[in-house]
This record gives sequence, C-alpha cells and structure tokens, in this order.
Amino acid sequence: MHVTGHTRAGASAPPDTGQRRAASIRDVARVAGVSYQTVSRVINDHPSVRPETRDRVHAAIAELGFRRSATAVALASGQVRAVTVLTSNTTLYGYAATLQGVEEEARAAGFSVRVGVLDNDTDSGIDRAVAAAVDGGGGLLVIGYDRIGAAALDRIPLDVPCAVAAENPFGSRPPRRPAVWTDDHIAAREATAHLLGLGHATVHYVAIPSSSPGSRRPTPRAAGWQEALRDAGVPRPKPCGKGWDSRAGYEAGVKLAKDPAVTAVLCGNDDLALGVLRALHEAGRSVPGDVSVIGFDDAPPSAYLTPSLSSVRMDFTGLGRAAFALLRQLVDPGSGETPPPVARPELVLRESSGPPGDRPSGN
Amino acid sequence: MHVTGHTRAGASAPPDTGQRRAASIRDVARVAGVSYQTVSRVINDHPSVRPETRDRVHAAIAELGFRRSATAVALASGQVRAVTVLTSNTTLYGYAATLQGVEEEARAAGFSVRVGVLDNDTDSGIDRAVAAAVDGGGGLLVIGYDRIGAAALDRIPLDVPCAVAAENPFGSRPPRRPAVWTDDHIAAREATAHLLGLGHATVHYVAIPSSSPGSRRPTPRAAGWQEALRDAGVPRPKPCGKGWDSRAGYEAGVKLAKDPAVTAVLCGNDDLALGVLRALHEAGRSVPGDVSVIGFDDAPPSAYLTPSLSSVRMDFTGLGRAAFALLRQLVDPGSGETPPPVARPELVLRESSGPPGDRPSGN
DNA sequence: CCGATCCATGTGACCGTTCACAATCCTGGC
DNA sequence: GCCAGGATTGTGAACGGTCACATGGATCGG
Repeated sequence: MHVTGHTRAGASAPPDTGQRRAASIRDVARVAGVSYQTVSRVINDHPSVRPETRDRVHAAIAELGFRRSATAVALASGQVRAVTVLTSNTTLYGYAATLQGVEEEARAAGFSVRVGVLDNDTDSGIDRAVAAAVDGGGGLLVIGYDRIGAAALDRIPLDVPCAVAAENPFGSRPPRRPAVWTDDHIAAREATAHLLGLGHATVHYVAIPSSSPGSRRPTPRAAGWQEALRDAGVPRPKPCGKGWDSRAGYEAGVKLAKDPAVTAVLCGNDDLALGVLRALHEAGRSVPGDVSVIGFDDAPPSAYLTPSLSSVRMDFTGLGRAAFALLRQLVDPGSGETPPPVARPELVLRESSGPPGDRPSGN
Repeated sequence: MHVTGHTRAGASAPPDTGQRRAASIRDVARVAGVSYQTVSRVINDHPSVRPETRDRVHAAIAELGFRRSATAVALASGQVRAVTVLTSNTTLYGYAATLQGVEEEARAAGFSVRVGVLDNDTDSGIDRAVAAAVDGGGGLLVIGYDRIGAAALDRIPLDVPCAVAAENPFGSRPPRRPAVWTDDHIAAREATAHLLGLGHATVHYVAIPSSSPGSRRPTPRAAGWQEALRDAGVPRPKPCGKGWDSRAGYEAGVKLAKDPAVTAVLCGNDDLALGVLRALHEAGRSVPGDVSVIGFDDAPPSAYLTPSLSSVRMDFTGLGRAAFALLRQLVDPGSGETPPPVARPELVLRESSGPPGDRPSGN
C-alpha cells in the first residue's frame, strides 16, 4: 500500500440534542398568546404593535430560541436576498479582493453571498456552474476579467438579474449588463508614459490573457500601453505572455531577457511581474539598472519584493462593493443607494523602475 | 471639488421582458396535461412515470423554460443543501485555496457555497457575521486558522451543523466540532530539523498569530519548531512576529537582521517570509549565504521569488474538500462518502535555504 | 352621541415544492 | 372471469413565512 494522502479528522459530534424541529412563528405565537401574524409584525418591526405585546412576543422568541427561516421568507416574499459571485479563481489577488468587497457591501445590505467557481474551461463546465448559480435564485455578479468569466456572462439567461465587474469595455460592443470597471486603460497608458518619460526607448508588455474568445481584442491594459507608445511615436513591440501566473511571467521574461534592447517592461499583473523579475535576475540583468519593471494591481506583497515592485494600484475591493450596489439597484430599484466610489488606479513607484542605464555607482 | 474616486458604470439593462412570474410545476402540469405531482416525479427522476408522459412533461418544461425553485425545495424538504464558509479573509492564499476546495467538492454534491467574511475583529462584528451565516440555514464550515475564526466557532449554537478546517488541535482540548487539519506540526519540525541538519546553530521563527485568544498557546507550527530545537538540544530563541502579512514579516526581519547570530529563519507563512527576505536584503545580509529562510504554505509565486523560497507545501484545496465532506456526513449521514485525501505537507527546497556560511564563490 | 379613523390584532390564502396516501389502470395467475 | 398487486397518476396537507383584508376597540370632531 502506498501513500494515499493524509487526513486527520477528529470527530466529536455534539451529544445530539434530539434534533427537534426549530420553532416557527406559530410556536412563538402560541407561547406568547397572540396570533402568528402578530409575531410576524414583531420580527419585522411593524409599528402598530402594543409595546406590552411586543415584549411578550420577544420573551417567547427568546424562550424558544426562535430564528426566522430565511428560506420561508424568500419563498413567501418572492425575493431571495442573495447574490452569487461567479469567478474563475478565488486565489488570484484581484478576484479575491473583489469578492471580499462584494461580501462587505452585501452583508451590510442583509444579502448573503454565494460563490460559484468557474473552474472548468469547457463549455459544459461553464454551463453547469452558471446553471447552479441561476437555480440558486437571487442576482448574479460575474467577475469577468477573463475569458471564462466573459463566456459565463453570455450563458446567463437575460431574465436573471446580473451585473459585472470587468475590464473597461472600451471600444467593444457595450456590455449587455450593468457593469463597473476602473480605468486600467488610462492607468496603463500613464504607466507606459511614465517609463517613456524616464527615457526608455520603448516599453515592452507582458499581457494578461484577453477576455474575448479569440484573444483578438486587446485588453484595456494592452490598449492603453499601445496608445502611449503610439502617442510617443516610439517602436511598438509585440505583447508577449500567455497566462496569469508567475510561471507565465517567467517564461515571457526569459525571452525578453535575451533581447538587450529591452529596457522597460510593463506587466499585466504583479504575479507576471514577479516571474519577469525572476527571469531577468537569472539572465544577469539588473532591475532597475538594466531593465525597469512595472506591475499591475499592487497586490500587498509587491511592496516587499526585492526589488520592491512599482505597480498600478487597483481598488478591487471598491470595485466589488460598487458591483454589488449596481446589482442591488437592479433587484430592488427602491433602495436608491448610490454605488460607493471606486478609487482611481494609481501608479505606485518603487524600486523596480527608473531611468534606463541607471546602474548603481558601484558598477 | 477634489477627487472623490472614479467609477464608470455603463448600464444597458435588458429590454425588460415584462418580468412575468417564473413558471411553476403547476404551470408545467397544465401544459403537459398531467398533475403537478407527476411533474415533480419527472424532475426528481422517479422511476414510475410512463416514458411517454415523461417526454410530454419534458417538452412542457422546455417550452415554459421552467426552473425548479431551490427555495421552495428547501422549504418543503426541510434541507437547505448549502454550506456557509466563515473566514476572516479571502485574500490570503491559504484561505482562498481552502475556499476553492470547498466549492469544488460542494458543487459536485449539488450544494451551494456561501461566504461570510469575519472582517471585524470585535465580538459584535463576529456575532453579526455568525448570526447571518446561521440564519441562512444549511451547514457551516469555519476556517479556523486564526483567532477570529476560532472565536466565531465558539459562537455557533451547538444545534447548527458545523465542521472546521483548522490547525492541528494538538495538545489542546479536542474541538467540539468535527475538524480536518494537516500536520503542520510535524512539517514545521521537519523543516526545522532540516535546517539544523544543514549545520545551523539554531533556527529562529517568525510566527503567525495564534488562534487562541490570549495567544498563550503556540500554534502547531511554532510547537513543531520548538520541538525540533529541543530534540536537537540547541538554544531556543523566542519566536517573533505579530501578524500575517509581509509587513509583519518585514518588521520581524528588521530585528532578526541586526543579530549576526541569526543564520536560519523559519516563517509561519510565505508572506511573512517575503517580508523577512526584504529586511535581510536591506540589512545587507545575503540569502542563503548569511541567512537561510524557509516559508510555509508554498503559495504559487514563492517559487519565482529571488531567491526562490524554500517552503512547506500545504494542500489547502484538499483540506477544503475534506472539510466539506466532513460536514456533508454531518448533514446527511446517508451519503457515506469517505472524505477525499489530503496531501501531507511537504518541504520544498529552493534557493533560500542552505548550509550556514555558504557564500557564493565570488565573495 | 354618532360615524369616521386610526390602532391593534386576527383570519385566510398563497409562495412552489415535497410527502403521505388514495385512486385508477393494467397485467398475470388460477 | 376474478382478484392480487405493481405501475401510474392524482389529491390534500404540510413547510414557515408574507400579504391582503377583516375585525374590534379606542379616539375624536361635530
């Protein structure tokens, strides 16, 4: 017998308290000596209940340990008070932070948050996840930064309320759904312009995958980068990179490192930048001395890398909050809260970027 | 007017298809010319329905675009088929990966996954989150790696089914709930022993916060580290560190870097290790030449750090899967699936660790 | 002192499904 | 040809709330 893995699971179940059915409002009503409707009024803070009656009901509630069944409320009222966040990955910083923002705002509004992971790149996998999410009822929130998210979006029936946190839909067909985004496009342009301003002949780009199927449409980040190059009238190298993670960044970096003309690299996210940094280091090219690197997203650890990574800070949490607010307006327009503000992307300069050829004095 | 933030929200709501109430099984029954109960049988794959009838019902379902209401099912059947994952943070790698594992397993079992973030360290904040989770119905899955998770655990009524993914409860009161864990304790001991075996006089430890309130009980990781030191009969320095993130690691690292006797550092997670690496670098101490650093968790980017980080790989996804399976058994014992295996922690050696004083030849 | 109102409470129906049981049809054995 | 019994199908009553309306009493202006 070979190693099959290793789980320790201590089980010490509670002494099984009989599992009696939970108390309903009718039980409470009986104990309090009122009708079930009065109980309903009390738990809904309806004004016209005599204080004395209210107290009696509250006492009964406490005595029986009554908890209102969210399921029953949903069925009777016809509203589900839940959002399902569809995402392709909870592990990447941007996605996780967006999810956290949604949760914050949702809980404040009394909504529960469900998560559906689009872990399977096949159509049927996406379909299954979407179906599960739709069946759950309530609204959907799609994190559509990537291809899988965008594909899922197309599979959601139009009568299901749904909002999107996505890339800037810049230049493409307008989304069929309410959407929030921040201006990565402009941010990428600014970051690129910054590098050019420092004196770099041009800026290379390690791309995150496009969210459109054939990957023909560039992401807003790629577009912003290109725009800056064009505006400056400098050579426009081909973007590279095929993936989201450090490994993809590393592979792209290996190629870039071989070209001595490369002195500045913008990356589609910080994980990619990390891989690029690594590849440059292995090739013996110093950062920022030989090559400047700027990332995107400003994940918390980036500030502590060596060299610390210049990056474009994105307010994913705010984006998540705004996305929820948008969906909320869709679901009940009465709750006219204005979406919370999303911070504009901000270029955070650290050690990994600087003027070209700026080698430390000791060299 | 100053910058208040920046949101672009394009709203292009669908042409509002009348929002007619969704079809129910009674509607389907009418169209198919059968009773609602027959429809119920069809959607539940009950054997005794004539094939012809079944086809007719299926046709009606397709025609009306019928979708079974999960809410109504939950109410009528009394079972909620949902898990709520309570976690303090979705952004840290270990938590996010655990969540993802839960989701995988849950979706396979037809459960939906809810997320509750314990974002507020106050008792009332925790209480609110727990109450929201409990009210939602279904089981609870607490990610109890930290103090907040552990505190939440104590506030869940005993009649709510609940399982835990937590630290090895090693040496403390057994958990009141079914729990899964991996042997970080042993893994920490092995990592420490490895460093000692390399010739280091002792190993310092940058701790993750304890999950017990007064932080008096060491985490399994800390305990394993101490044990290895004791077994080897070497000096046992005080653990340092007060936090989970790179910043905390950096602060601890600054202190450690001042002490020339420090040649080996074990860190409670990779983020901490990243901060330590940074601090050592700033202090001019090379890694692994002057100091060896080993992290914990083996987050994906760690392999691409410079120097690449030795770390203890943890199977968080597997842990999440197993935790769900455990909860499932609690909720309906009939579904006797054995929990999926969890991979044992594994020490992954990379550049950041080595024998003491092993400076590159060029120096 | 009476009807109009408002306040406090109760009653019945319903949300969309499942469960328990009854009813009907059909088949086969004797 | 009759009856047991399985296969099919239907009916009524939950599940735990909300909603719309009805009821009874108190308040109040004229």
